[in-house]
Amino acid sequence: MRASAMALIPRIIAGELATFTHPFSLFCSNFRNVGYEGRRHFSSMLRIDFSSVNDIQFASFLFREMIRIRPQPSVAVFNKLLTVVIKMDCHSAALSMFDEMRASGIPLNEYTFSIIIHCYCLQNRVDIGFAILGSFFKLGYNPDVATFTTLIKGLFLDDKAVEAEKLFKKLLDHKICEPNDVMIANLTNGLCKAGSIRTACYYLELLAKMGYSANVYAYTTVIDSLWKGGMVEDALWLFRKMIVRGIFPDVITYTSMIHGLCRAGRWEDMLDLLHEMINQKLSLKAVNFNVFVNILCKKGMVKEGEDLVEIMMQQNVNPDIFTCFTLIDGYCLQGQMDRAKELLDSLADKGLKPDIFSYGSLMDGYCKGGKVNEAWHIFLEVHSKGLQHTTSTYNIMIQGLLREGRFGDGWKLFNDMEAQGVQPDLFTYNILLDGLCKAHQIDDAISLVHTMEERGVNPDTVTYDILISGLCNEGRVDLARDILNQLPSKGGSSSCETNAPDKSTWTGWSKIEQIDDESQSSIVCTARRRDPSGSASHASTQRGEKPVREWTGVSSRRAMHGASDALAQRSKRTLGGAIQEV
DNA sequence: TTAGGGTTAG
Repeated sequence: MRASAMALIPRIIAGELATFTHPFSLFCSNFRNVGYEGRRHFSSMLRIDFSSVNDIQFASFLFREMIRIRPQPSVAVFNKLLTVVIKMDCHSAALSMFDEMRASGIPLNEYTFSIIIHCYCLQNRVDIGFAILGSFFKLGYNPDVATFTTLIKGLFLDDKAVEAEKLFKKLLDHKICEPNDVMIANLTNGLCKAGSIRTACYYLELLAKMGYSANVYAYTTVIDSLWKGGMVEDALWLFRKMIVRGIFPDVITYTSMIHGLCRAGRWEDMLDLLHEMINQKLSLKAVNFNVFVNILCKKGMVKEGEDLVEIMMQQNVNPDIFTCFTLIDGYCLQGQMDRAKELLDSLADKGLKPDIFSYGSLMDGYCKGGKVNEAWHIFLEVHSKGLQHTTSTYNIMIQGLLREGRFGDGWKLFNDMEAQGVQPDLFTYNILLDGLCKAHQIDDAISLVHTMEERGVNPDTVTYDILISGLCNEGRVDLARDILNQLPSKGGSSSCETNAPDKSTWTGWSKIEQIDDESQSSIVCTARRRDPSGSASHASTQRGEKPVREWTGVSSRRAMHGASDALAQRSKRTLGGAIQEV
């Protein structure tokens, strides 16, 4: 049965190739019950092309059949299959197929060579790509804009941005080929990714003046890179410029630009552009709004976040679980626990299933507000909701208990966590370490650091911050100093991978070396990293926007607006001048 | 060939 069905395939392929003018379209009605390893079933009406071939075994099977059948499919069909195989990231398989095609005497064309150049570029072997380009000329083919685009892309992929730009310039200067929008988009994308945002802008302007039109992809890439590089004003300038040039922003361009304005704290501009996007009647989803709601809530502007949710609902865009999570977290950050709980409880009415992140956020809100029993109640509720606890939810709850001085309960929960097979992470150990230090169990704290190392969890700056402060508080200054002295060697050792702070990252270091033993304690305790964003791994910390819960008595709002102002100031050093010079 | 999402540690 299988053998006879398989025998049908060549006839189908050959027959359909003869019937259809489009060589890449195979009408495979008889693929039904072909029984390819019992896994392939095609609807009788299914019109497939190679893009629906998504596993390498089937692709290889088709390739072998194409090699075997007579009349043989055209090279265009082989090219199409090669492209599909490369898209599956099976580069070696594609190169083997190419070898077999050559060995079988299939007449290759320039597209085959371009596809293979592309394949080598994806393997970071742009050098071989150029070698093939040599054969290209020998065979009398003229590489087209697509081939050169592939090579430019290959150079960028291989971190050869300078060479990529040189090649582009050569093509332009010597009029070897006319750049099209795809080539320009690849050039600007590569330049931006390599950090040469100004150069990307330069080419956008130059090419526009030369009459070469860039597309929305190119403009969006540069706009996105500009604001992410702190140049929001330039991003806005380019955004307006593209419209003047008749290239209209799509939903991606709008969301990127609005995001930039949001990050820069330019709320009025952000709202203007948001309304402009809405008026464009683009197809918007919750995700297109969520990012802005998230930023507003994180900045403590929950009311504005709510307004934004209102706007999205007016557009018939329903909030999703992430929208709700964002608001819940925003309420928690402000200590509005009743509102947070109310929203969480109303999710089902909105047709949304609460997730573990929302519960985690709520628990944390309760813990930080000193309502550990409420948090514990939520913690217990999680299982009944069909959700599983994660390392993070355990961490939140353990920290809540330890901070209340409920050390026994905290450790009991840690044991439960391990018993449940939930892996402790760096957060867990730092929380436990802090608990031990606060409980004056400093020797246990030292042991815990060894334990975590043994378990493959590398201590970080937070770990040492806690431990050294703990030691100083207990009067164990010598040991604190010893540990601090060991940090540089740890950080630089390849055998011990750790992101521990090194000497230069501690502002307290030079002072510690100068002071006498009696006064060390207080000074060592003030040692902090010089650059708080330098080695932080948390995304919001990296942006210097880590929110501070209201009840800590520290307002982060002012600091954050300060950061926005700084960003705005930076953006005033505009690129406009450079752009207009072209 | 363009963007965008999550809770926790000092």
